[in-house]
Amino acid sequence: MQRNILVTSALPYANGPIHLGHLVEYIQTDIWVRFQKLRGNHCIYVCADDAHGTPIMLKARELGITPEELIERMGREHREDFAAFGIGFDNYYTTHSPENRELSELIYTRLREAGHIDSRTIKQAFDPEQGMFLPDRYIKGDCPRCGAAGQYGDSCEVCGATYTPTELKNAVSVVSGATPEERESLHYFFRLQDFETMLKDWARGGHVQQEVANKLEEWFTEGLREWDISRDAPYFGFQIPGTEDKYFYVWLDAPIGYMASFRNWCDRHGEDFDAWWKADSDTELYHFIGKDIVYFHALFWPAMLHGAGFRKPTRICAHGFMTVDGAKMSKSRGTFIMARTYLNHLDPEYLRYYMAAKLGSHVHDLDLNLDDFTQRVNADLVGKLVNIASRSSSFINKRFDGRLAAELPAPALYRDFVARGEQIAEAYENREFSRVIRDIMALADQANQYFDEEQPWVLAKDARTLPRVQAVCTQTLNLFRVLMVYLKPVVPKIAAEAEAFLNVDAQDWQAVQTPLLDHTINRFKPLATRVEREAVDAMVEESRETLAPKGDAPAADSPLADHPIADPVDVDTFGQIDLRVARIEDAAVVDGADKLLQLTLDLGGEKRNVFAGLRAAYAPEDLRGRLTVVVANLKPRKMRFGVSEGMVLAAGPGGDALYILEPDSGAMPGMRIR
RNA sequence: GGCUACGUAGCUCAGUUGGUCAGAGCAUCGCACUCAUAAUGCGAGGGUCGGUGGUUCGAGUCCACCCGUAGCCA
Repeated sequence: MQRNILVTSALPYANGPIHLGHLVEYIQTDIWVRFQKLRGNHCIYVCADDAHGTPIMLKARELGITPEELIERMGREHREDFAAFGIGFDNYYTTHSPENRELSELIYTRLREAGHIDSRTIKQAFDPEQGMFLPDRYIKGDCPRCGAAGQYGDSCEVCGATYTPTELKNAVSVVSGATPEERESLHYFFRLQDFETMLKDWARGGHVQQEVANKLEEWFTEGLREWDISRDAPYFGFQIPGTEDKYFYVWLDAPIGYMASFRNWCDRHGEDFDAWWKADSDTELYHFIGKDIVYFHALFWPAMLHGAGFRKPTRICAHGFMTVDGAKMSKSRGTFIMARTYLNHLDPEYLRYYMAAKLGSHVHDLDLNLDDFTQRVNADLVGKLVNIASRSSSFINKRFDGRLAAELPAPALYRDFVARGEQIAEAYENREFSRVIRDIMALADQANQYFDEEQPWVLAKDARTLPRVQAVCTQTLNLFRVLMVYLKPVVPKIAAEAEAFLNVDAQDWQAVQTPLLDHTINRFKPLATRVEREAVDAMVEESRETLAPKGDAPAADSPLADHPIADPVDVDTFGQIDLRVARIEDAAVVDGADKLLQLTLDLGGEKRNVFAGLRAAYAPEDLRGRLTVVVANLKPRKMRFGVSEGMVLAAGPGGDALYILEPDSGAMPGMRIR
């Protein structure tokens, strides 16, 4: 039976570009959506730019344009980035839309009429110069508890204290620098506590992951409180009906933006919006979100929907954040990588594959390990998978004019591959993508094993066994075809190229039931090329450059420009490196190596053989007899010319611009340097 | 500070309800092969499953505490 599934990803905020952290969510969602479509379900994927709020208003002001111009510009960039990564939205809209205004007013009005909206006067910080109320994050001052300077209006990053902005000492407005005043203002509140019973039932009903449910229980225990949903003018957003100068808080109309984007799609495709959103709808609604916005999606959102007479989400799928090389993304390390920067250096399908290989259904963070990324993509995608087609198609193309045999020599093996599809589909459905990848790669291993056992390259040497070659390669290419169908949600572009190579129409999940026989394929072109580590490094380098702080950037000709000071290490870490004074007893050129010199070092009794890349900078006779500094406990490294048992320290960019270190007179070979 | 997760081979990760669960891939080393984008196949080494106690006939698997990491605290 065909399922009707509406899927959303969280709305990216329209004040900055998409980065790799965002993409964890969109790639994850897109894979799931593509899988559902491949299985024949009626699945619609919508999203939008989150366009309202104080930051948008201020950013537009800073750029000297209107908020509308800003969100138009950002929206266009976001669409381009998402498209480049193959994110197949059915509709990508904006929360600043007539549909969203209408739905926000409708939901608000229904909630108010049902008695779920309160209003009362609150005190809030006000910027007299700008004539605006200030969100907590727009006030800075000294922490009232520990006195740390430059802390935000809600909490101290130094001592962890939480407080109200009025408690802050020496407070200033971040917008104007003026001293904030305290003023009163009428605010509107959504009575979340009215929905406690409903929310508890819902949260315990399997609509969220276990760890999210735990978190919700904690919040239930603390007690649900009303939620301030209004903001004062000036504010970029929707005016609250029945008020003169009050606006909906951006977080009220943001999730409604899911509905609005879908409404916009329905209107253009003749779909019945109400059938999907009425309280007793039998369609499914999936929200993919980051773990930081669980509160909004698992409490406010179902409560708002319920209170306004709409259906609630089928499932909230929360995911963790992305780290790079085990640490939070960092601008100084060059690991705060924008989508655009990634695209300048690497194929987006690789990131899709890598993320899929590490994504599960839990809320865990996902680490982008750059070495692992390079190796994984090369080993799995290129070495294992694409290689299956490459090695088998060469025979079919050269010997059989691209023609596949009329039957499979190992039908049982093929049936086995098809049968494994159900297990893979189940993993996809449960969003266990890492399991999907593991299973597919295990099958890829089997395909390579089959090919190796059959040894078609041997059979091809004898005319009598030549037909067997065609049969074996037909079998192998059919196994490859099955794998590409299974992998299609993850790497749609490679899958499409594989379909072109196999000379078939777009395959759905069912297509694998029938093998491809007595059929002519096209000439094989590389479907994926290896990742060069240099490209990864260049991407990191570009991320570092574009985001280096402008004010204290080192002069362009300073070595710091190319190699910024590394992250701090503690003294213990430094202590692990054993630096010693060494005498260069002998130095010699190495045959066959144009960069290396072979040095014989005396470390005060112990002799070391070291290869150093100094040939362009020093002649051997310049070095003999001199003292220098060597890393004495570096693990010996086997090189083509012998084993290198240490590293001589030198400064400079390389080539002939290298300068070895030399201790002051008095130092003796073997002395420890610290 | 409170809470929620996580901490398993060099790296990235699997390990359902406690009993062949000490695993996979990559990396490393050896052998084979040469059809293939130096890709593939076979084999080997490598972990006291963060630490310390406890429950149990038996614990990565349950409990307590500690250490470390990430996040949330509306």
